[in-house]
Amino acid sequence: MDPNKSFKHLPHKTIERLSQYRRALLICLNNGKSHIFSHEIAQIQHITSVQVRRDLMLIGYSGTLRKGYNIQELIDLIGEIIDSNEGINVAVVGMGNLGRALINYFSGKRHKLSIVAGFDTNPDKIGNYMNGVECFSVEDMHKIVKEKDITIGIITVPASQTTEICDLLVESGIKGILNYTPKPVNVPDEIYLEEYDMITTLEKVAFYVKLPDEAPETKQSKARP
Amino acid sequence: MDPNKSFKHLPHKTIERLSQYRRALLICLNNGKSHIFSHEIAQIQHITSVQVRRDLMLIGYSGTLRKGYNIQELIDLIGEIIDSNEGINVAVVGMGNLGRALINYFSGKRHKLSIVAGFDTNPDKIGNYMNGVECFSVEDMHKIVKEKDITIGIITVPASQTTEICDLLVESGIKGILNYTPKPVNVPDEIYLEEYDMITTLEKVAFYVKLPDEAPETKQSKARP
DNA sequence: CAATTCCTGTTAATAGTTTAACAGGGCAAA
DNA sequence: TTTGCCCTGTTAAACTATTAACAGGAATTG
Ligand SMILES: NC(=O)c1ccc[n+]([C@@H]2O[C@H](COP(=O)([O-])OP(=O)(O)OC[C@H]3O[C@@H](n4cnc5c(N)ncnc54)[C@H](O)[C@@H]3O)[C@@H](O)[C@H]2O)c1
Ligand SMILES: NC(=O)c1ccc[n+]([C@@H]2O[C@H](COP(=O)([O-])OP(=O)(O)OC[C@H]3O[C@@H](n4cnc5c(N)ncnc54)[C@H](O)[C@@H]3O)[C@@H](O)[C@H]2O)c1
Repeated sequence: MDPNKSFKHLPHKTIERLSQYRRALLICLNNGKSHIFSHEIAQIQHITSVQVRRDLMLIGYSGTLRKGYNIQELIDLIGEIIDSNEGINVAVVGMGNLGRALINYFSGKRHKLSIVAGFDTNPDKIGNYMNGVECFSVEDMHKIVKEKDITIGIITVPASQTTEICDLLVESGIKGILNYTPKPVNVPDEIYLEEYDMITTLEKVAFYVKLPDEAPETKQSKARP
Repeated sequence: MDPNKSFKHLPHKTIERLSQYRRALLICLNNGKSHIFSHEIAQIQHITSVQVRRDLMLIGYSGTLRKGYNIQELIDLIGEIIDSNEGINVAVVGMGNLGRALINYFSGKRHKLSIVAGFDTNPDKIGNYMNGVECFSVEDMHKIVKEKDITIGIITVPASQTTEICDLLVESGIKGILNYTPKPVNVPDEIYLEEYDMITTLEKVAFYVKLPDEAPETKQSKARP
């Protein structure tokens, strides 16, 4: 990769799509495909082929005319852009249903991202392993975060505990937080924060479902020629 | 509400934020507040107060000068816009960790949206109740969807089963689908589809965490004056 | 009762993102 | 070889979303 090339200024949305492209490409690779056309990627992601080509243009990847893109090469390039060289260690705080679902989901995936610790306050959970991930006491967070070089924390505790846990993560020296509880949090500027609440998504689906004719084109319908 | 007023053309993002505003407003109401300023809402949501006022302008709600917005009124108005009159029934397919997390999360919430059924193939789960939600066999999906007037399906089965389950939901007459598995699906145009994959979000966080100085302003940092 | 402050509501400008349009090249069939 | 087709890569235009700028009104202060 051209070392002068910087990917700092890629659009937010492109970053998200690159991650999705890779996910789809890995599946295609497993199915024995070696090349793929922009319109094939587009169909999988419910977007237009123009958008795919534009994204790939932005990251400077060229395909072969009439043959498409080399899947392996593209996977590698996306990796160079969005993965960190050293790998990033992640912790899940709150080993309940959602926390376990996330750990389950992650285990066995390659990825430069690994969940390397869980935290909980429930004594019955502390010390247990879940898919190879040990559960520690939140009291040891400081120590474990340092020891295991954890840079991202995922919050899946009950909403009432969210603020406290978020502050604890920040104090422990975490760099990014992904908050899955419905309670919004505040973090210092230098910490990257994403919040996701399923109810928002579901209410959005409900809104468009109840507007029978006027529903906006979905990504999928727009993607059709 | 002015019956001539249509909310069909509200921006996508505004719809999402309205849902989030309501969530925050309900918490404030519980804390005994009766009025709230745009900048207070903004701070909770990590956006600017201008954006809040603009969204409220779009839905035609006016606050009181120097006093802010009446929380109860605003909650009610948002409800009129994004909730459906009759209430919407939702089913979760795949009663594993994630499915259970969702059902747990929903139970006890008011809302015009209710999860009224779960589906699974595991005989040990069929017939059980989870937070008051019965688990049915996927074989009965057609029947149950009709009986319970279910219009939205949430997919939380193993990725290998996603396509099959999605098709089954479509055949059963569902109107909207929320797919939480990492396998993208295809649905007919008239069905509203949202897909969410945690890994995309996490990889995005990782991308910005690893860019130490150049990280784009987060919503939160932008929101600061 | 001015002047000040603090808030809302709106329009105009900017920024971000997607889509349209098209140039160009290779392969295939005629 | 020529024609037609199907793909990529890029620039320009359109669209969507956010932010800046400001007009104006009520409470507050001197
Ligand atoms: N974003 C979403 O889509 C979504 C979906 C479902 C649930 N949720 C939210 O995720 C959270 C967890 O849901 P769940 O179903 O896994 O709940 P759960 O009760 O199964 O799990 C919560 C876990 O957190 C632990 N815990 C409690 N206090 C703690 C603390 N101070 N520090 C560390 N651990 C603590 C508990 O021991 C438990 O193991 C809830 O806030 C819920 O609202 C979000
Ligand atoms: N989007 C996210 O953020 C996210 C996070 C975690 C997990 N996931 C995904 O969600 C899915 C479920 O994860 P999980 O941890 O709950 O898994 P799980 O194995 O705990 O649960 C899967 C459930 O689906 C049932 N099932 C299997 N085949 C079925 C079928 N054909 N019809 C109906 N039910 C069937 C199983 O009996 C089981 O109860 C997986 O695809 C996983 O990758 C997504």
